[in-house]
Amino acid sequence: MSRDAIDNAKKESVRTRLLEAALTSIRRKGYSATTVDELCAIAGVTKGGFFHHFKSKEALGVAAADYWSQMTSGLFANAPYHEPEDPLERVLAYIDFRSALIDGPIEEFTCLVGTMVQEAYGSSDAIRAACDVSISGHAATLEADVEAAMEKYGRIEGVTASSLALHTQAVLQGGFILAKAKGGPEIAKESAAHLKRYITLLFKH
Amino acid sequence: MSRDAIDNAKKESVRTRLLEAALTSIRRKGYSATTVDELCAIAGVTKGGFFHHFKSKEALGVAAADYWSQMTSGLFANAPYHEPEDPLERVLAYIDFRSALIDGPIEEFTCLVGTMVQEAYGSSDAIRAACDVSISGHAATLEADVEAAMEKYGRIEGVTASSLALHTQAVLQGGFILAKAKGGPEIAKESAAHLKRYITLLFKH
DNA sequence: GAACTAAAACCGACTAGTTGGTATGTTTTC
DNA sequence: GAAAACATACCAACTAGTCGGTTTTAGTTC
Repeated sequence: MSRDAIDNAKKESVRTRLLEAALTSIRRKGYSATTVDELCAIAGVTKGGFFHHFKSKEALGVAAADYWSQMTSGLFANAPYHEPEDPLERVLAYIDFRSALIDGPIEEFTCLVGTMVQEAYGSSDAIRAACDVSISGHAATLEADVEAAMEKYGRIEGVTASSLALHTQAVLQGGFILAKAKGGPEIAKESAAHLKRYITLLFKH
Repeated sequence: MSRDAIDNAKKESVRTRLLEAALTSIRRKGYSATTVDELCAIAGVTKGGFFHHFKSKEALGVAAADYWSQMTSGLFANAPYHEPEDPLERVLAYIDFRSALIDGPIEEFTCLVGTMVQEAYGSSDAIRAACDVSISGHAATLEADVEAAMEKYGRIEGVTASSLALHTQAVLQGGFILAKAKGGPEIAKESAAHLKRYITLLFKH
């Protein structure tokens, strides 16, 4: 067994294991209810190990948001919704893609940063900012397609590409909340369908 | 000074004071980060008083959701958006009304139950259910107007009054999350504007 | 390539303060 | 006078964070 193979098998570094544990736990119970001890237990590390990698729980929160951004941006960059030639089609395909992801247990399709910012916006500006970067950064990747669609199909009064891109994120985030309240993904998918219908109607003018 | 006057002045009952404190604190810091001690301090009660009224912190969470439902249903029942004769106008006026409420400090316009269910859905089914009742119950008050509008202007394929009413809540809740991330109400208002545009377009067919 | 070294990674016991909750009062109200 | 409404004192468990120590790792020298 080569060195690299050992590294890959065993050494998904402690830091990464802690971040993965954070994603799971925060998505399930929120940031405040997630304890450092618990993350250590899940990751199989001790307190010393934790605070070697993160200077505080807040720092972990920020790192988790960054890690989340990294993971999701990879997922979306490689997703097939970029294929259509037509920019409007790409935007609609994006929504379909997001809708397809909404399935299974709630903690597996909901958004880490949406969950975290809800609790932390007032207590930690560092976490709030990291969550904002994650959400707004992702919205920005969609904005180009929206802009191109508006260029091609005509602009709508009072609608900017930026605001529409952010609106998609609002609808998705809101869908997650309703899904949590109702205990299932259906309602979030329906909201995504409304969003798709909105954008379709918007450009059919 | 009459008995009632004394009651009103001094005795906004301990229970109510605790619930008010819960609304404030949970909206600002979330459910988990809100401590019983803190609520006691704000309400000017001791621990004994708290646990006399609520058998646990979880019970307070449920009671807070119920109290929130009561407060908001009063607010909306007396709101002026019911005035228009036309049901579609009423729905649009509802959105305008909601949009007008989105202003000032974030913790003053965001939704208690949306915040709370985000953290508690996995840990407390009682809280989750209470939040669901609050959100779905409020959506139901809008559903009648949506239904009437569909009756009047024609139904849209794949759109039910119930799903559209819930979608409005999703958009608003999502707007709150983005507002928290960005640190201001603007984005939530913009999302509400998109929602209004959607419903307008939807019925113009 | 064995021996040495220094830093980074990690451990585990500890602490000071906080947590939700309780048991036993005392006061107020009807 | 008894029940409801509070207060007081307390607790065991848990909280984030610290600190001195041990192990791993990577680079350097001989």
